[in-house]
Amino acid sequence: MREMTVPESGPKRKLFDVAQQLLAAKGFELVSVRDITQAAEMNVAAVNYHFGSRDGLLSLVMYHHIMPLNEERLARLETVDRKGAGKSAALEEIIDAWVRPLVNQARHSGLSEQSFHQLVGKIFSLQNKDFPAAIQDSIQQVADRFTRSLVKALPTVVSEDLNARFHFMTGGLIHLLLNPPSQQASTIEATLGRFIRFAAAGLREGTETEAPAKKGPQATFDF
Amino acid sequence: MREMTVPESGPKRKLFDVAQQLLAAKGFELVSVRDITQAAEMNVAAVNYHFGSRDGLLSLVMYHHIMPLNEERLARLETVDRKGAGKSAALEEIIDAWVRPLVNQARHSGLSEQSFHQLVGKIFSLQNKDFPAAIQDSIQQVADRFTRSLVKALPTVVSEDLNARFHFMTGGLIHLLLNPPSQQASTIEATLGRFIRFAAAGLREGTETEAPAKKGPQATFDF
DNA sequence: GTCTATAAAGTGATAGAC
DNA sequence: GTCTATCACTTTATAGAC
Repeated sequence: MREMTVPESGPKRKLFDVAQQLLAAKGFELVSVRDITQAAEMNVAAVNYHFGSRDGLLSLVMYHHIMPLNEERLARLETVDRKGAGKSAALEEIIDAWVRPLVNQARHSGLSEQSFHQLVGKIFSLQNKDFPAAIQDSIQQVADRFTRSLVKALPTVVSEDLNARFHFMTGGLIHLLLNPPSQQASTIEATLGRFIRFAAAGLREGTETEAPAKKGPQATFDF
Repeated sequence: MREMTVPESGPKRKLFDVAQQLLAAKGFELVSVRDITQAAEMNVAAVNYHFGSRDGLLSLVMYHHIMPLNEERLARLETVDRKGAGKSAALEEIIDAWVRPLVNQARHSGLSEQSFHQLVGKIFSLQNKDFPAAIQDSIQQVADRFTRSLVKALPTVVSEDLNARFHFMTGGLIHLLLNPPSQQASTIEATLGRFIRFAAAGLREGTETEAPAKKGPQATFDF
């Protein structure tokens, strides 16, 4: 495996930045080496010189965004779980730990929020999932970790249901990344709140009859 | 616009059938004219002779599956709405009218259920949504029609919330088509039921405190 | 209808000069 | 590090023979 970092500046960085933009806009299948080098006003051979191959550059772009995103997701979940102490964490807070890094990492990405979401959405919905095993593994690990917390938060939901519901939630989120509401129609924060409420209700389905949703403990959650 | 039908048999049909299979498996960006003609054991020029161009064939594949799907969705919604008479239709039945045609049309498609779902999922998540205006319009029309029924079924949910929730539901469904649970893990019918319950709970969120979900009327719904 | 041959453009990658 | 030139393919599409 090659270097998994990108310099802060210089020609390699420029290629990388231009590549991200194009990938976010057109998708991984539709961006050629020439598209990238032309947009960067650099030589055709530059991609192969700096990244070994087209695939090397594309993998690096994925790695660069997905790994920090996954780390923040795990870190936030850790915090939420610790706060819940013995009791299971509040469902809304688990979902928040799942979605908020998508907003937070956008700010650290150097890309516009729009572009970052497009890019991440395209990565997560890649058709032929032949991306690097390291990324695949990391994604799986995060999903497993969240599934475990959800099981604790929703002990009465049988695992087949819970897995399916987590799946539905994930799909809704990817679709949201790829097809965001127009910015003037809705703030990101409002959309996030709507998503969390929607997903929480879906995940919780069927558990409220015996113990109706208590407003008390959940009131500490700020939306 | 060209003919929007395909003969029951013959070389044109063979090309069409092979094309659907490849498109379902690899996606629209990654299937070439040569892929198709080679798999069909026909000449390279056959696609252009029978369908005018690669794009003509691809558009026809979309048209062939999306239009009947949309029609069945509208027809089922009509039935549900009529049954509801003056009252608004049951939420679960509206969602059922939205998702069940995906199972039903699979049987009429000539494709395996798997392939049909892959194909439709890929069509609905096409990156550069440059597909024919007729299809785009039809999809929009169906979405609008369902939105109207949902508004009637959930009068207390403000429209920004409802639109967002419908969006989330759509995303979850597309993701489900593209990433189906393994067939031995779960029957289609069970997955459908799970999806409907998840989506209904999400759409209904916040409406249950004053008027707790009545089991009576919903009990007529069969899952 | 079916085929060959070919056009015209695009693809990723690399050798080798500077 | 940067560039040109080029290789070896692949792409869609079409003209024209059969």
